[in-house]
Amino acid sequence: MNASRGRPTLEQVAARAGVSRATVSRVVNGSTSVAESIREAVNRAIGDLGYVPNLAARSLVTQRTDSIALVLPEAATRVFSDDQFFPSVIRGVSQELEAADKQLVLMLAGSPASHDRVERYAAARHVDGVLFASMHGSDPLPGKLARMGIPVVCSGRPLGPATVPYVDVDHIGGVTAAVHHLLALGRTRIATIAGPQDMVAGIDRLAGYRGALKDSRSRSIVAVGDFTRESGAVAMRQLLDDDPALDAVFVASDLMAHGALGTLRAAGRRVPEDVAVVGFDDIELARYTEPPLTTVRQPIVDIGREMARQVLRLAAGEEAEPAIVLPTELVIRQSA
Amino acid sequence: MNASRGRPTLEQVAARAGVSRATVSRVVNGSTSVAESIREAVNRAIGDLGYVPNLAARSLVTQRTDSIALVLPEAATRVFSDDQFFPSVIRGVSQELEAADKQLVLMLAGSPASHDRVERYAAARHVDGVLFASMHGSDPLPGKLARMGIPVVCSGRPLGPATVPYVDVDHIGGVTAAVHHLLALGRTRIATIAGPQDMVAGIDRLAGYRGALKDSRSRSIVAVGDFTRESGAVAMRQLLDDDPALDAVFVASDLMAHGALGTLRAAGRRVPEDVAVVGFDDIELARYTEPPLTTVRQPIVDIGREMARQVLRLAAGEEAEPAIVLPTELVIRQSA
DNA sequence: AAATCACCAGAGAGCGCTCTCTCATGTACT
DNA sequence: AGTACATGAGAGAGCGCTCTCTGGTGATTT
Repeated sequence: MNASRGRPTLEQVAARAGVSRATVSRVVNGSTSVAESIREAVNRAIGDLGYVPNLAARSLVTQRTDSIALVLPEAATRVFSDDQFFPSVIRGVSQELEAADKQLVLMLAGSPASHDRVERYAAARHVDGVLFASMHGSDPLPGKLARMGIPVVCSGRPLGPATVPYVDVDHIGGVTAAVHHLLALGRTRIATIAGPQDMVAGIDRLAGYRGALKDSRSRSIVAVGDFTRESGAVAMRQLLDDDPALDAVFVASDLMAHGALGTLRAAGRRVPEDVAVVGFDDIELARYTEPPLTTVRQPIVDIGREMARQVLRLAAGEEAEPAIVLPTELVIRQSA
Repeated sequence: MNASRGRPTLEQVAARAGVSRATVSRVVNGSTSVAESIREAVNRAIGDLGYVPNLAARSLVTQRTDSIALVLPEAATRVFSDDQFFPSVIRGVSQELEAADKQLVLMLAGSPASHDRVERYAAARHVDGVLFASMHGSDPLPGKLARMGIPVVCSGRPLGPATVPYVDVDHIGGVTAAVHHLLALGRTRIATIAGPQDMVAGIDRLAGYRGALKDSRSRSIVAVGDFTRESGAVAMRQLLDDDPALDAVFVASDLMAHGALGTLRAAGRRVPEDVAVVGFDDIELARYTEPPLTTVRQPIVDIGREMARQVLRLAAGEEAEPAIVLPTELVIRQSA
């Protein structure tokens, strides 16, 4: 570590190694056309001086920033609840980016003001790509940025025509497995607590429920929640009023299922004896509810990883898959 | 928006406005010594061209990056569990940084390799400051960076002498309130499930418990967990074996309390009739346990906000408070 | 032995911005 | 009327890096 003011520069390393700036640059960037002896001398000088490249200077000339923005809609119900969606996606993204030696710039876009901020920031190319997690499917921003030529990847299939690559899970498949499981258990009056119908996760899971029931004798009984516990509790109450004889319920999120479990208990129904319950998400809590929750697991960390991989590919000028759909899996515990 | 390749530069704005680059820079950076008419002309040109400053170029000369790193130890038990600590801190930090128009660079430092990465990144001044959340109190990295003159703020009082400013909550005060509440309820055999004793939160909460019991006739009964549900369940089992007659337990985290509640139920103890339970954290889940959990609320989002404020102050060359301790508050529900 | 070529290192021109100096203009004062 | 002084705008020098172009070397070819 040198004691002079400021970080050492390429120039200083070059001087110490007795070579030119360009050569040091080659070594730093791993160019092959540098003689072994010189490479060693340069590396020694780098070590002695504790040289670390100045990213701002590099960005200025390369037009790359080596960082990727992850945009989370702060307002979205799911993002800051304790269903772990948010931390899990971050973790997945972070793992992939770290492997590629890129930085993660996190932006919470709650207000319209911060929405603009994201747009300005990305449009000014301060990041090499943008990841949108769990936005409302109809948000125009991803498409807008993509049209400006900025690499963009979304989580969750967009509503309407998909203008940008996205990564999602197989909601329909998961729900179908859940409903079939309920059917196999001999349940005949299977209700559902659906998620908000302006989010793809809400829409698809309801569609999956309807589709799976279609080829059975069971009719559909639907209440809509917003993915929160509270709404699950309320919706369950309503379902019970609508059809006191229901014997199963597929709930579109574990948090809502947790709320529903409370309502069921309060109503004196035993789970799973009187009413079988299946959730969706397989959050940490699902193992610890009373009784432990049978649910559909979705690989959230993998969503993050795939998103990162895709955006990196785009940023490198390669093609990305227009859609990646990750598998879901029914996890059977005791509630059904 | 101009159609030429790349973003418009200061130069182009200057040409369009009929002034020099320097003047445009003055307008962009809000210097006062620009005549009103010229300022307007420049702003018009900026608008017409859709000019956005190139941050890399700016950083290169100002030596500022206008971004702050938030380092989270990926491995730490608490960070990725569903106790919401992690998202809440991020949210707080993000709010403050956004208000100051700074970027948030998130770094998960799980492995030793990524630990090094954080060091290199910060040492190279790629960020104006670093926030460490929930690190193990003895980690040398914060101190090391601080000694290099990099603005650093930690969450959680460091173990040993505090070498960097930190933000923490009043663990002792919260625990004291909790234990006094239990005492006021007439409980006489008050046990505790402590957190890991290599984390300040674990240490302080246990110390608080001991201190509060000291001036009562109740003796202390301790089991140690690691802040996870599982460990809470196990510790509760052990406590029950140690003293079958205990009538209350202060649990150092809500997640552990949740686990303990399960054990208590399995052991046939009623809560709060037989055993009163108080947790710590006031996570979302605490309202929904069976019964709802009496707990100590800590303002996690505010921790994030304060950390961000402090680091911004340091980065601006001002002094920061060496320690900020935020208040905690007993929230009485039904478990005690 | 001369010519060709591959290979590797250096020179130098910027990338887009800020900021210090310098200078021109207008205002106030003696 | 002449000098002093604000005030506001321009010129120009970098910030640290990459990358193209140029040139010098030694090995290979004819």
